[in-house]
Amino acid sequence: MLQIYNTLSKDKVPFEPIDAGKIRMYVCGITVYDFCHIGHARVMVSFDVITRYLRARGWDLTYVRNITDVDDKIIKRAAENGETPDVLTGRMIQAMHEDETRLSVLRPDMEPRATAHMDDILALVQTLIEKGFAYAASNGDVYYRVEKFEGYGKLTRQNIDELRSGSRVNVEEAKESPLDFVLWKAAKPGEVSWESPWGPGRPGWHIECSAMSKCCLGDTFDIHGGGPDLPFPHHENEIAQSEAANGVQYVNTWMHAGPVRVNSEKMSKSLGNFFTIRDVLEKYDAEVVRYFLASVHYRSYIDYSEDSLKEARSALERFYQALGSVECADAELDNDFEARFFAAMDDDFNTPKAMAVLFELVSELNRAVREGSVDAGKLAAQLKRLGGIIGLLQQSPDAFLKGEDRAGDLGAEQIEALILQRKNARTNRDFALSDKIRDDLAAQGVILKDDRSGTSWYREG
RNA sequence: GGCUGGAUGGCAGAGUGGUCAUGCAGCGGACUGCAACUCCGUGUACGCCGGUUCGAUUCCGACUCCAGCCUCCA
Repeated sequence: MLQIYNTLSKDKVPFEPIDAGKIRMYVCGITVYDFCHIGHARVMVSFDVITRYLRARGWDLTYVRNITDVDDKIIKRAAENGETPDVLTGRMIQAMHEDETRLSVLRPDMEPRATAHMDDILALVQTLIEKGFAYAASNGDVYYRVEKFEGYGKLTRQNIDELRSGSRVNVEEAKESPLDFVLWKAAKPGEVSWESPWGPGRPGWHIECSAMSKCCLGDTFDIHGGGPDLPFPHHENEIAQSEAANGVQYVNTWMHAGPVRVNSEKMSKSLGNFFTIRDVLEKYDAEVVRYFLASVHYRSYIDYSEDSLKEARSALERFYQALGSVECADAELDNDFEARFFAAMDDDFNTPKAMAVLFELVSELNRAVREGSVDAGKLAAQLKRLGGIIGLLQQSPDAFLKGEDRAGDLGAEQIEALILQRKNARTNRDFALSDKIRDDLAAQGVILKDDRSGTSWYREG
């Protein structure tokens, strides 16, 4: 039985889809005004693992993740760059897709863009006005009337009075209440805009998700996910919009990924201590980054540091050393690794626990190889198959361990030549020369390993 | 201040009312010419104080500290 932690109930609850066998999931995506950072990567990888697992478990999943391609930050950045918003967003969307591909993140089934759903957005705003949950203000904006919506704050347990007293000084006098948020924002001269019954403008941030999820998945769907900073106010506002407009419960299960910290500090735009995915991939193999992100439970905070990436690398080396020691041979095996792996994942996608099972499987595999057991190949196949469920271990061991020849590095051919020289030295029992060759290679990050079949090598992470 | 989490062995990180998480690092041994890989063995870990219990790291209560959201941010 799959159990998922629901932000709404603050509890792990057995998961039951609305339509038997089918799951509809919406995840808040990226505002595309800059390159994606490691925090984005965490959300992408977390929900990719979830996606892969739900499918491996036999559900028919529809995964929707939106792209916010109109917003203040986009307008500002585009102006700074001297380009139009759509040129900027087009470039960033492409970059995002490149990053995802490198991290083995599967593309969602649908990636709706706000600018392509203006009619849906306008219709939703209109409905909210008609139902009395929104009003066109004197400044041309349309606002949501927060205090009119009864369950406001139920996701994050906010109390309206607390919110009111805690709200910052309100500079927008056109609002009836400082808590009200914008649904439609009147355009300033020169800004990109769309026509509407309330004048030219653009959608507020929250309304697009209500409109696009309704369009793609319906009024009520199974899972809604996002990053750690989204429950309030974004998701709270989505609930207010959708439930007021549709008159039914919006989402059954709310899922939120945990935050990324950098060297034990909060990572944020304002602190400027964030790394883009491409920065990180300059230094580390993409699978190492993916492993790192999946090695901690998706709801916990995760600390990004050199050490944690190195440790991820070591762990993967262990997996690939084992996989490289025998040919995979897919066949039935009588062991409980798979059942335990699934049990761990069924427990709110507990990847660290699932990985512990994989490590036990590795030990079993290494023992089998050592003893020359016929099960070795089957265990290797099992390891690769289970790893694949979380999007890991799909490279060839050589590709991972040897890496690509990079400029400045010793090439594979040179390494092979030196290994041959060393072999001759060893045959002549010239261990001084033999060890010098090995040490020289090690100084360049190439580690040699002798076994019965000869000498192989891999690059140190 | 309000709302949420968290505090586990040298580090990372799961979990449980009473026998093992797991990985990295360390130590001892095997393998090796020596290493590497691998295998075997090895660690008085559960913030603090009370309570419940035959027994609590695990349940309950108080406390201390830390983090996230409440403002653009995944």
